[in-house]
Amino acid sequence: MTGIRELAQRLNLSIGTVSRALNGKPDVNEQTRIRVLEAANAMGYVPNQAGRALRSGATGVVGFMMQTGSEITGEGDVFFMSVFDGVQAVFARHQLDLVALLCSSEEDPDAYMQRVVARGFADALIISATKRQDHRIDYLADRKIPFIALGRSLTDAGHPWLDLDFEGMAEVGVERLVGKGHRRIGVYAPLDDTNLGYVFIDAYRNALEQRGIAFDPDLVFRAHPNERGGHEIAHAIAAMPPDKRPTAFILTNELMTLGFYNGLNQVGLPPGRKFAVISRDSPQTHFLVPKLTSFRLSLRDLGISLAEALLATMPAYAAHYPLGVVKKIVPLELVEGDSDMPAPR
Amino acid sequence: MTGIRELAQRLNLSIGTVSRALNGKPDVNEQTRIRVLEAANAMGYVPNQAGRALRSGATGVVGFMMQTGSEITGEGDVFFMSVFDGVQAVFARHQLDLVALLCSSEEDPDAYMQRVVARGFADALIISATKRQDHRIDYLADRKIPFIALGRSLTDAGHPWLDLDFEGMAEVGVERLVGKGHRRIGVYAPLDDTNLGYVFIDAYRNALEQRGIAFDPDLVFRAHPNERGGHEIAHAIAAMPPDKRPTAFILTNELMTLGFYNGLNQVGLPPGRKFAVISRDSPQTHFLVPKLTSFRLSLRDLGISLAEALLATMPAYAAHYPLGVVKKIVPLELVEGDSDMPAPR
DNA sequence: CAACAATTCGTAAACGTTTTTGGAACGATG
DNA sequence: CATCGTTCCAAAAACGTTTACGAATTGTTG
Repeated sequence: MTGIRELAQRLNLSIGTVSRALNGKPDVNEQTRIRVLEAANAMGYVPNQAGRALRSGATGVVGFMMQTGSEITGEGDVFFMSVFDGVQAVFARHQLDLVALLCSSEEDPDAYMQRVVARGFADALIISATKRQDHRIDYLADRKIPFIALGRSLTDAGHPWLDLDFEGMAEVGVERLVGKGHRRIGVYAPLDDTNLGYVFIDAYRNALEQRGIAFDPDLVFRAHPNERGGHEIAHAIAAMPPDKRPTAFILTNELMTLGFYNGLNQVGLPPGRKFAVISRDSPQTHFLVPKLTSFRLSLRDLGISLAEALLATMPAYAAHYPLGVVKKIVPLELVEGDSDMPAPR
Repeated sequence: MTGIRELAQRLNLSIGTVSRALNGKPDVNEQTRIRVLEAANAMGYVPNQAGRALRSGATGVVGFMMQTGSEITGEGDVFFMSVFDGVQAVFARHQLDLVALLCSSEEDPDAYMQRVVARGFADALIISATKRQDHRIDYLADRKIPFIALGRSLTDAGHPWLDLDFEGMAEVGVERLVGKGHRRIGVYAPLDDTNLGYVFIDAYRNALEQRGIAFDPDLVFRAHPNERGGHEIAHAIAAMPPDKRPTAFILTNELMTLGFYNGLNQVGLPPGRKFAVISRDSPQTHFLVPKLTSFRLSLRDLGISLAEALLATMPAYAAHYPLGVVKKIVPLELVEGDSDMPAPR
């Protein structure tokens, strides 16, 4: 709560002068302007959004209007738009609004988050794609900003989080594929240090070793989590010597599946016939042939849980959601398809 | 600018009482509460966001943090996230922030827009997926809210807009396919009254007739603009009697392409071999085999143009962007691939 | 009927900032 | 020396709302 008042006091200036200095108004000595700017920078002062908006009538924000839950319109990311829709279903009960705070690729995400917090943009935040060590968590927890993470992290601030059951996907996937005779099972891992990679790979390794199969790092394929990434993995597999190749693959990302199917067909390893595939379910994978064996969950329900868990940690709403600090792994349901045929003998 | 003051005056009440009535505080007569609620409703009063936030310390907003321009992370819609990144590149020069205002599928989009405008969420708005008749345009223009539309509309309020060159895609696509001997060229159209459908179909029809080919409504395929939609069209084509089928197809949506390729392969009409395809370019179509003949444009540049055109209509920024009211069709570049082979004889 | 509680409402302060107004200090000009 | 113009800054008003407080009215109790 370091306001302009405090800043002015420390500089022995009036708040008016400080404001004008900050806003580049002409009638302020260049000397003092520099003093003000430095002090503001030093104590991390960021003008309060509400005060500024109220007085000046401008918010400094431009909104791009989108519709959530619109998997049929092709507008927006299917995964997030579905989650958003669930979140909003809960928020609507409390006249809360959800907005997507868009961090430019040119701005440092941490700096962006600090700005968002300092400006008082929102009452609470939802973060996703948590890293193994995630300073966003510490930052928000330190400042007592209510937030929830979509994704686990080693960074533990006693904060609420939800995550998909990557252990379950690894365990069930391996169990199922090993049961069908596969011994060389490839998996995907992200290129950066997103935590789900570690969680999933650990569980995968564990599931293998429990069944007496040695972990082979060459069967962990790193790529971007999108269609192109899936396609690249298929080609990477084809580039391996046949006896080194996996005979099956577990993906945890639904976007990759489309590219993966495509790539497998290209390289002569058609899914379900010469190569076994298990992946995440999504409306956009339903048309795949052969039918994808996949892990399904309701993204909308995930959004609902996310919102409720967040509200449970916000004093103003906690009474309605006596959940405590939610740390929950959301299970997925295996949907049997025809993409994971038995291993060739 | 209908404030709580005005409302109180009309009701012969103090603003304090009105505020308490509106916020469901206990110490207000149920009679008067109803009176207040009705009057507020009647004159469309919505509390000012800045005033409320300043006093109460709560914004009523929860932010979901996302990164734009991150086509590599798989987070967010590729199309919009790329556009957003361009928009922000411009906004950053003016300390403007971009947020995505997410309208729930349960809320009426028009009502949502009114709330957003009345609450004073943003200084300006960007709308997309414009309808043939789009009351959002009239609404915003009437209230003198600065905005820009991504997409044309018959509704003309002298407002700025940008749109892709659908006429060009139709014209160049038809020209190219007809030149290769195709006479039955299928096209996609949206299911709702999104304006791009009309623009594109009109141009397509025009291009055909200029070349002495009759327009056949059976060659216009309606579907959702996503992977699944593309897949469905492929199957719809296969379900037609062979002599009624198109031999080529022009898509304007990049998402559909993936499903369309997939579907064509399934139904024995492999693209580039038995069926010609031209579509929009996207990072996620680059791996398609055979290489897609496609229309390319820089989405980031589109975002930059969008932002500049918007700022040109905002008094506070117009000086930097002497563009007037921009109404611009953004051209696309044809990238030759191998997906549009000549027609079979 | 006095005294007290409950209900309902008006008054005014407060939130943090920007912006307007005016004044002090200073130098230049007549 | 008086006048004026400039430059810099302090003081205070204003933005629209919420909320603490107190006052007025009504109902209730002894």
